[in-house]
Amino acid sequence: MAAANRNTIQRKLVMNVVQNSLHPTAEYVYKTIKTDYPDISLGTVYRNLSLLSNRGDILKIPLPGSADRFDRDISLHYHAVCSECGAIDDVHGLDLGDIDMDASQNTGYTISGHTLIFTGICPECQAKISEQSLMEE
Amino acid sequence: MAAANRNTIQRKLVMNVVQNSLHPTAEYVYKTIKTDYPDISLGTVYRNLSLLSNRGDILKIPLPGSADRFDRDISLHYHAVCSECGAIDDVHGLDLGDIDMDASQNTGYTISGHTLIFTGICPECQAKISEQSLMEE
DNA sequence: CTATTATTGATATGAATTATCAATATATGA
DNA sequence: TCATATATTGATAATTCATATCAATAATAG
Repeated sequence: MAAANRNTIQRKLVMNVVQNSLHPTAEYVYKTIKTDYPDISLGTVYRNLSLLSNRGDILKIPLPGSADRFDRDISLHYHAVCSECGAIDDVHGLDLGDIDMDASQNTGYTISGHTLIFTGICPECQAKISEQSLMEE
Repeated sequence: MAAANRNTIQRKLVMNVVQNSLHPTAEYVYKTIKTDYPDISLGTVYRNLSLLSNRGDILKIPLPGSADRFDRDISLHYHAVCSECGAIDDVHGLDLGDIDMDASQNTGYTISGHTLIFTGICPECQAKISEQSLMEE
C-alpha cells in the first residue's frame, strides 16, 4: 500500500485556522491553535503548513525579508504588502498573460511558476501619513 | 551641511565586486574582498550592500528562502532561479505593462514597486536530468 | 486488534541578516 | 594643513524564521 498521509487532529487544526484567517503566518496559526490545544508544537505547525501547501490545499506566500504567509484562497491571484504596517491584501483580476512561457523562451529554463509581490502603502497608513503632515504645519 | 556619505575603501571594494560579478550573494562579496583585504567585516559588507541598493547604485534581488542576490544591472528586468542548482539568470524583454498601477487601482495601495521571481530548471540541470533518466532504463 | 510507520512534541541546529558599541577614518571648513 | 564632528568600521552578540533530530505516540490497513 502507498504510504498514506494521516489525518491527525493537529493537521485538521492547522487547516481550520488557515481556512478561518486572512493571511496568517506560521506563528499566528500556532498561537491560535494553542489557546484550545496547548500541547501543539511550533514544529508541527510548520510541518503541516508545508505539507498542506505542497499538497495544494492551501497557498504559501513567501515574503522576502519576513515570515511566510499562508492563504486559504488557492485561485490565481497576487498580493500587496504594506511597507509601513506589514498588512497584506489580495490583488485580484491581474492578467499577466503567459509570462511563464515568455520567461521560458527568454532563458531556456523550464519554468514551473513565479512569485509576484507588490510593495506599497495601504490605504490606512496613507491616511495616517496625511494626518501627520497636516499636524506638522 | 547635509550629512554626506563617505567614500570608504570598503564601500568601493563592495561596489567593485558587485560590478565584476554576475549575481553575487553578500557571502560571495565578503569572501572575494577578503582575499585582498582580509580585515573587512561581514557586517560591513551587508551594510554597504544595503546602502548601495537603497541609493539605487545596485539592485537587490530578494529570493524567498535563500540569500539575497545583488545585481550590477539596474535596468528593468527580472530573474529566474533554478530549483536544482540555485543558478540565477536574467529575464529580459518582459513587458508587463503598468501592473503597478493596475495593482494600485485594485487595492487602494500606493504601489512603489514589485518583486517578480521565476522558478524553474536551468538548461544545464535539464540536460543532467535527461541523462539520468536514460541511464535508468 | 495488532503491527507498521507517519506524525508528534521537545529541542537543538542552522542560515541569513541586523543590532550594538567602542575605535577609527573621512570629509569639511577654519 | 590641521582640528573637529560624525559616518563608518570590525568584532561580536542577538534576532528571526525555519528545518533537523529523535524517541514516544497515534492513525490506519489488514
